[in-house]
Amino acid sequence: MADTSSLESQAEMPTIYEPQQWEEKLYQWWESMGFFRPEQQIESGLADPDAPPFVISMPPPNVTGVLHLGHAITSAVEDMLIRHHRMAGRPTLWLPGTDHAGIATQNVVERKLAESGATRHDLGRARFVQEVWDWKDEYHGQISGQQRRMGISCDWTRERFTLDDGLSDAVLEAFIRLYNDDLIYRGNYLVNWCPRCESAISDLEVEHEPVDGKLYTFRYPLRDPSGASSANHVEVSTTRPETILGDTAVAVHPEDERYAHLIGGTALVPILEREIPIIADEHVDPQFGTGALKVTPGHDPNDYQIAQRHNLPYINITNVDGTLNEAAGPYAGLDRFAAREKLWQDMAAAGLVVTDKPHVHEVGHCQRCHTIVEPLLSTQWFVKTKPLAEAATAAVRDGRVKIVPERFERNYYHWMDNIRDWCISRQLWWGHRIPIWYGPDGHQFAARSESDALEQAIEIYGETVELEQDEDVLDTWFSSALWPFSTLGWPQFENGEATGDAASHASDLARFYPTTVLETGYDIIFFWVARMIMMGLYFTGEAPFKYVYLHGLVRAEDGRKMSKSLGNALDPLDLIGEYGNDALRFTLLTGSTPGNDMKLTVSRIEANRNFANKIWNAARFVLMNLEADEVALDKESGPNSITYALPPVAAQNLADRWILSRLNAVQTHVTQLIENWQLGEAGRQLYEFLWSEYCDWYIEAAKPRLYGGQPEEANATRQVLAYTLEQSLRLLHPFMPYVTEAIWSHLPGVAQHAESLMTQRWPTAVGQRDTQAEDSFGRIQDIVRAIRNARAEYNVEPGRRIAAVFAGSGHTLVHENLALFTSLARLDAQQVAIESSANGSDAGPSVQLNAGGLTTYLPLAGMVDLAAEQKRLQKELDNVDNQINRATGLLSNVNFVGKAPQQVVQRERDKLEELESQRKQVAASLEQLTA
RNA sequence: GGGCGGUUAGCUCAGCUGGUUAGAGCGAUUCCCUUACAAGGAAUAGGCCGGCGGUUCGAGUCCGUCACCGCCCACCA
Repeated sequence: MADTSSLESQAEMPTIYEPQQWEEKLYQWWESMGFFRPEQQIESGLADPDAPPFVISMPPPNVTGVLHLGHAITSAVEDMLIRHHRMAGRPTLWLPGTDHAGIATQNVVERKLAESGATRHDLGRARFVQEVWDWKDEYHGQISGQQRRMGISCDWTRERFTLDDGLSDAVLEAFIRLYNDDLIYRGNYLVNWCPRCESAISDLEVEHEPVDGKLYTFRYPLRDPSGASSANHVEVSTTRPETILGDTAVAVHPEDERYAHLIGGTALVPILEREIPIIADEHVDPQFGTGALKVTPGHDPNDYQIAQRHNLPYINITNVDGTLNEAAGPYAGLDRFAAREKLWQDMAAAGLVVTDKPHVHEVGHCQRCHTIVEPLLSTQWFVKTKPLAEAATAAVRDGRVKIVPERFERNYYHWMDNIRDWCISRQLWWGHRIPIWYGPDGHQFAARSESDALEQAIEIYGETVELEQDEDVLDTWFSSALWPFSTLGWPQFENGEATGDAASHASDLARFYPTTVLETGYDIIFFWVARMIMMGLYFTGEAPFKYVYLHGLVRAEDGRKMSKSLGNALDPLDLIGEYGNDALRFTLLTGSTPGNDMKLTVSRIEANRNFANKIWNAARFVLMNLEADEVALDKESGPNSITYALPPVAAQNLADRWILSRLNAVQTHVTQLIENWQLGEAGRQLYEFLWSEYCDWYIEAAKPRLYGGQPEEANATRQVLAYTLEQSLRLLHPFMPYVTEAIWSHLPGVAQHAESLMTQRWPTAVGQRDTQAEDSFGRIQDIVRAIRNARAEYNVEPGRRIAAVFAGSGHTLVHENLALFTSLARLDAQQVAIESSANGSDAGPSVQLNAGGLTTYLPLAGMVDLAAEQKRLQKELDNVDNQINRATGLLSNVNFVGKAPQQVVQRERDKLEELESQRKQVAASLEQLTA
């Protein structure tokens, strides 16, 4: 076996599980062993080379960012899925990487430069870009270090970066193909402009937020052809007075009688006194404001449309930095908001102002820097999205891509159906530069390099000419859209051949594409998921993944979005440091359902840390009772499945049969739940099983047999203890990889035969549910609980062993499991009597408990409060009567009996029978007590 | 203006295609340092499942509607 001596040195298990002692060491070991790589999985025999691979493209974090809880939940979910499928024997590939994150990264570096008073323009393009690369190199190590602390079992040998050579090549290829297919075009349109970033941004990058503004109403002066001066204006409202300077018309509704006489007339732009027409357009809402609309085609999308319909001129009054230009006349040079104030004052002086009332309206802000976005006419590059969107819609409609939870498919359709062309050019320096060169006459050459472009140019011009490359870079999401296939070797290995000294991963595209699951937060469906589907279909003919699993957003305890400025953000690395990786990820996995947000409460992380510690201590108990040379292994099951042998059924007692049946159930349920994407529920079931059944009951039930039983009994118990623990660790491993691996490395026998828990086979349910054992053990639990309850009620000292008489037809249960009862309920074995008749007690005043199908008498000498007991039993009787009435009513309802499924009716009959016998018991007890 | 989600115990949340008397964690109360674990154990209390109406033998679960909270999309000046 491999060198795990560093692990085995921790032979002694301390009483508390300390994640810090394990996490880094285990992670380094896992990674160094190659467990994260599909090749190793196949070589080791864990993965079936013929099984369909399970592949996830990791959403690449921003390379200069800091990981937050959104990354933590992404990591937790993806790692869970990967670990599960790896154990299940599919070759798994989880491909990691980072994103150059255009605007975000450039902003960060620009801010850094600003500290020393410099701008990117001071450095120039080449030096600035080099500065960003340096920054990237520094931060990349930080990010991947953080990712490793998240414990993600991804294949680092395949790590990619959106600006590395291969991916840049993919971007070139994609752009050029789309360009040649007329799906990319350049044009002068109204775009969203961020005056702070000094770049265009896409519709998606605009966030609308309500802003307290004003609705300004003013008089639009009219040129009156008749010369009359009485009604020489029309009132118009706006929220942005400065745009008046760019007006090219005043519009009214064609059927608005109030203004019919004005149509065809001329208005005068205030202050500038430029003449503009008065037109009629359906878009104007006569009910809103004054019913007359100023038209600013250069700075308003609606007005832009109106201008197109009426052939109006477009005037741009704004510079790239948000100041006004010479078209604004006397306001040139002022910032747009300063100009707004000044113009309004000037208009007031000119007697044109009517009112300015407070007005809350939705205003677009830049997603990255929160500056108010300005609609601006500018020449940009666009992707023609309609045809791409139609194909992408079809892929979801016909089920090639399934979105979990399904309701997000509606969102997706709605967006796709209303999609607008995607503005992909950015006036930045950090990113993939647009591969277009312009000839002297503006002719465009799409090329992979300048020399390619020059060759093309010679064909056109017949001679060598000077070409200039487009200055802009592409939207960072353009490269992200290619991620699932660009990272696997597209376009280099598009046709499958891996030639020459090609990378050893040459066949990745063929082997691992399309990927299996795309897992991410629902907030980037449009930014990323939708675009990957569009591009994947277009370039590879296949949807890039089969499933989209969307997790909810992690919110602060106050329900708000976590953010540094609000001071309510928790740092996942701090949480990992304090509570352990397992505790955090288990909390994230079990804290919500797909697509629903979660408020992360520290108390839950703490509870899950306690859970890790609980399992650790359960394992300590088991190991204390295992003597390595005595524990039999079941070696039949193969190298990745070696576990403890089970004792023959004849040697198993009721508790053994019960816990094995429960394990069987949990294995089945958890596997089904994972297959149905109910990851949280799967985790919760494991929690319940391990804590409430294995620890609280099975281990307690095992103690009397281990300490007081015959050697063969003790041995059988040890085997079941060990087997159940080992199998449970496998089931829990995807949810809590570290503590399970740490424990597993201590398991005598199995850990010597195999390297790691993470490369063990996912359990398949062995044998059958043992309903008889589950029922009997359930009765024991009921009786024990009833006795414990009575002890607590009567304040019996916890250590005191008490007498008990069991009576009733089910007494063989007690007979066969006497040691269990005496141990679990602290009974005095010398003073336990079992009577077959129902009237078992003549030992004086007793507490009578009716549970588990028999009556238990506790002769608590001198302590029994007869009146209280009578009251308690009466209450119990009433309760049983209520239930009997309910069941009787149900069963006498012909509709129920006739229409409900047979098993439901039968269950009700069985229940009634049980209730009736219980009633007899309780009634008898009551009678006896009063007698 | 469209659309989506939520509303279940004091708090944070489960409850999958309708089928026992609705669950967990935290918190609360009482007791216990019992040789796996006090990051623990035993027990207890606490819920008209947001309101109203409907479908059904049967509704926390399905349908309609209303209320409140949150989110997404959207070109109302």
